[in-house]
Amino acid sequence: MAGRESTKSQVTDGLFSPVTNERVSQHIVDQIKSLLRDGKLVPGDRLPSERELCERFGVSRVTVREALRVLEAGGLIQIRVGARGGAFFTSPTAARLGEGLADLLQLSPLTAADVTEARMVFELGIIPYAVERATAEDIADLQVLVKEAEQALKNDAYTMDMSAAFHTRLASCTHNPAIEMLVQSFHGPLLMSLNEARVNAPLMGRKGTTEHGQLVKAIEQRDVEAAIKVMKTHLQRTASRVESIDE
Amino acid sequence: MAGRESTKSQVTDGLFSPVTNERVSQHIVDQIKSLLRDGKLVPGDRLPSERELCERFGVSRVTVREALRVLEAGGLIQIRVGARGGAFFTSPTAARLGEGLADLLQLSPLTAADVTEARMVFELGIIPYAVERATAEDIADLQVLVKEAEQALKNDAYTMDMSAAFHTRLASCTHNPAIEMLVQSFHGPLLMSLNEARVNAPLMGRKGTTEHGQLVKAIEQRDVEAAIKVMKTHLQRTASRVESIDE
DNA sequence: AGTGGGCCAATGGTATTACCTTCGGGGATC
DNA sequence: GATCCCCGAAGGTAATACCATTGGCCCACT
Repeated sequence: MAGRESTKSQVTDGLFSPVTNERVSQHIVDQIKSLLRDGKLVPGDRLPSERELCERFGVSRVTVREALRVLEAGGLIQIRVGARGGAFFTSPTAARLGEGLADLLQLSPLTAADVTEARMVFELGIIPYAVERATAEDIADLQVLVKEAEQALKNDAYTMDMSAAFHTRLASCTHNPAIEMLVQSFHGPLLMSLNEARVNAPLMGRKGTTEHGQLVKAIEQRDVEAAIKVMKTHLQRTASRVESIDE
Repeated sequence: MAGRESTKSQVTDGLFSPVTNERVSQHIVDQIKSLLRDGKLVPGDRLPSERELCERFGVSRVTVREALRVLEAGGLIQIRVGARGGAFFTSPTAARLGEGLADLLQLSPLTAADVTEARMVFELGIIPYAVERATAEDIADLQVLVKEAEQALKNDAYTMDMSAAFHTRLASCTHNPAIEMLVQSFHGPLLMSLNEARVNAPLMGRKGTTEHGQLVKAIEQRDVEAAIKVMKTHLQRTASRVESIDE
């Protein structure tokens, strides 16, 4: 749209604003978004019905529906059908975020090596916090996860999910929701689809699980150095494996 | 259309799977998404017109449009109107990602302190990579940014944007697009709206800019230790400031 | 009187149709 | 030959109708 007025750069140049070309549905999206931002509505609240929104905004139902689709795709609302249905504000989840992240990352010019490196930075960086803040419950949970992984290994039922679950739980030991969300976003869909599809490691499980166990032990003893060391070798093996199939 | 003939689903009760409740538009979204994932279509390609898609999918135009809205909201396509208009695949940008991230983070129960801590983990973690890989051009660019910031300080025109630009450029010194995208996502919208709105630091600029300069120098000399130290104090000041207004 | 089944209204989902706006290109006009 | 206008393609919006889902209410039957 910026290009349009350059063709007719006449006397009016600079006098008029480019007369908003924005879509009507986008206006609605913006309005509702700002409602959320300003806390006028809290998670769980219900928006008026589509038909009522039509009247309020003075637009057709199609337009309202398009706005709702955008909001829904952004994970800001959840739509339920039926008698007590409607659009409900939903507190955003890391899973939502991860989904969008996965789509974008899959299509962007990122190599598996790039992603692994970024992951390494982050997961190594959080170790000190995790070690410092892990509660007894956190540690117990981690131990359970390791145990389960060992069981699964014996039964040949080990999956990447189990590794992801461990790393995610580890992140939650920082007791920082922002960190949790990021790690979850990384691990959930992204590495799942990006790695699993291409590598599907055969002998990843055993060594990885062993290292997970060592890591838990280090955390239990509040030994930052050891924890970092274990995590580093753990991630580095993933990195080198990824690198070998780099495109 | 799928729903209409379900009026006669009587005797078959229980024999069939729970008949997918999925929205028709969602099916279309999935189909197009998988086209992208499989590389059947590359960025820049144009989808058939809405009316043509209606025929192909055997649905109404409204449905197609809803699907396109979702894809557009996800940053996967861009829609242009007019004669040679239509839906074009677009390679996703970090800005897009950041936008979605910002929306979600703003509404999630994250405190500014949480976010700052996460940022600290990441931005500290990338220092070694940045120091190791920064090219002469990278360093020159950083120096320019510092110079500009100093100028702006004199003219009282210093904004948070300039700080963000520096940190983003610094991240690009890692020459890892994944890291770039993440830092950008953090800095762009999130901290902008989350911090700027609430703190709007008055004297942030001077010390910050000085530290930026020191950081560039450390990178120039490939001194990881020094760089980390500078960055740590730099971020820590932000952190303590944020903490004081913590909710 | 209590309980269960059927009807109804509210609400989202989809289809159809019509019209407007935007924009590019080609043909008519000067 | 240059300019201008009109047409067609494509998205944007509106209006309407109908289907599907769901929860509650009411009535009938026990």
